[in-house]
Amino acid sequence: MYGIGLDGSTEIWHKGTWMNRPTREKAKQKPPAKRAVPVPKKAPEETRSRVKDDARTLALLWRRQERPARSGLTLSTIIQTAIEVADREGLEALSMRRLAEILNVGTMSLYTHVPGKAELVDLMWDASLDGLYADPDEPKRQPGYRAGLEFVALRNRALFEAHPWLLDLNITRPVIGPNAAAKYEAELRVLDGIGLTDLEIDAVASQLWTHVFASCRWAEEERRAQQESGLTDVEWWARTLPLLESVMFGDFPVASRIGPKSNEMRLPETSTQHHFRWGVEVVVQTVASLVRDREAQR
Amino acid sequence: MYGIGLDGSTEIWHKGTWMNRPTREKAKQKPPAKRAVPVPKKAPEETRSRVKDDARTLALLWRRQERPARSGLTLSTIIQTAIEVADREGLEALSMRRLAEILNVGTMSLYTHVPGKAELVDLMWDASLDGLYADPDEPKRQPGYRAGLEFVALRNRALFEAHPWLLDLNITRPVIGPNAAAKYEAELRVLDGIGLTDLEIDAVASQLWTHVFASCRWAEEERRAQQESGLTDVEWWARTLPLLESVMFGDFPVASRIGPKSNEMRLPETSTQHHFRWGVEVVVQTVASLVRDREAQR
DNA sequence: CGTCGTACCGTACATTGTTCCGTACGCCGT
DNA sequence: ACGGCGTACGGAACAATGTACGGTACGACG
Repeated sequence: MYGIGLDGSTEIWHKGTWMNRPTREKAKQKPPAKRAVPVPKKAPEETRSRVKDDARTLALLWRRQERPARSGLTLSTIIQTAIEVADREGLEALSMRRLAEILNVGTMSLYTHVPGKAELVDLMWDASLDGLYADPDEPKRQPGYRAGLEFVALRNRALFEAHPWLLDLNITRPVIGPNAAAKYEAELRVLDGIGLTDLEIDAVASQLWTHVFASCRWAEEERRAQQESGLTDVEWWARTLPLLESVMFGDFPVASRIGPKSNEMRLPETSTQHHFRWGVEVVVQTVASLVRDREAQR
Repeated sequence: MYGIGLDGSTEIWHKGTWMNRPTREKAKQKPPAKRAVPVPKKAPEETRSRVKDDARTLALLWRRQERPARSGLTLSTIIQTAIEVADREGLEALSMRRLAEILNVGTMSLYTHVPGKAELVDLMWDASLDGLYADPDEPKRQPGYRAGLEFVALRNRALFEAHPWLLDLNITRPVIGPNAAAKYEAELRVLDGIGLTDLEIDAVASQLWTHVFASCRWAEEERRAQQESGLTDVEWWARTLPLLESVMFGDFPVASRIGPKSNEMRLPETSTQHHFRWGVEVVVQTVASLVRDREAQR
């Protein structure tokens, strides 16, 4: 079953080999072998979208170690390179062809190592979490759950800033890899043993995640819009508002009072920074009130 | 400038015309006109991704009324049909070709009415909000801000249940259309005048939105996974857990205690229902505590 | 030194959004 | 009634995508 439980061989690959491989430019100029018989067309009904194979992905996620294959390809290097591309140019710039080109490999060679693009992204998600926390107790070591939660929030924000493409992922029920598991464990431990029920722990953790995700996504959206239009948020509103008013019918008194105001600069914090801190504070307060209730009950 | 401020003509189109149009089946069999000269290839550098034109979209969003064009096409019918397809088969099943086919029109005819697919989706977003609230005061009419916020949350959830594709949208800074503006206004009014600052109103409203979105997205993800695999969440875990344990290394005591438990059924509520109510409650409590603080200050 | 598994990868294909441009419909002025 | 013209329509082509198929050749092992 998909090679779960790899043999765990400790053999070390002899370094240097793949660096001597000829560049793929030449291989491309090789005269192509003609196909003798034209391939019959497949009924389009059969081309239904491939379904992700969680079991296979699971095996790849928890792979123990690997030895480069003929071309020097490694699942890890594929994933790392993919992450680099996504970091640099965004998720939509990451195509299998482009990735293969960078790795100096034929496009279809990737498919020997990865079932498909969707699975590759799953693997990228888990890989991007590598080293998020030094150990599963790092957040818990902060003085008190408030500091712990703030620590978690900040680390997650840093994660999104390092890998903005994560915000395009809509991570909800991901396949669980080693790093995701470690992250989850570390973040739950902050809340463990302070008087919350298990269900409450889960709810608080997921709420914190949701908030940080939304907040960072908002910030990233703003960053992209700014880069695209060359306008800051405030400038954009200044330009759009007259346009909007010229076209709008109906009255929106409250919205037009609050909308622009919420987008003004709140020195020394920007709007997004404020939003981030506000949500974290709400989570902290929620926990505080839960803890208080428990203590009063005793 | 893009026809902002339409003339507002009241002329009514003579009904019946477009219904007599021949079906496009025939038109397709018409012998194609050969292109005289082969089109020279364009440099791929020039094929940069089209950037959304907000001003144009704004004009389309706030269009006042419209008269069907030659083929009977109307921006509104395009949008409505697109929404129907997305409701029925999901956003990824919605392609310009498919949409045109359903509308019995050539694919490119759509581009006379809509700048591109991205803008169409923007228009769909706003159109889907039509009638979300009977009027901008409907939420505020509920007895108290708690009931008001719960009302808003439930309406938003109903929205996502009617149009699950909205959950794939990652709506952050959308172009503001009439229905989105009305929604925003109605939801802000619930919080207006109960003692919160404008910044707090905005923060609370956006937090409620974020939560409902995340919660509904979670539920939808689960629904899709279930439909795809034929397994309920509980069954999926029952099948995956042994697989996971067989492959996992390292210890995750807290996660393995809480993870599966959070996914067990909490009768009579399902896990997602519980999560939804929990987050709404947090928002309500936050507002309550803010209001209390204000009253104590006075 | 053969042989066989498998990594590699060229080719092809379906499908996507969109550009380009020719066509023809139908409103408006004469 | 008619002619002109703006504009809605839409066919063909294109670049780009993920990936199915199947041929090739590398290299480990007998």
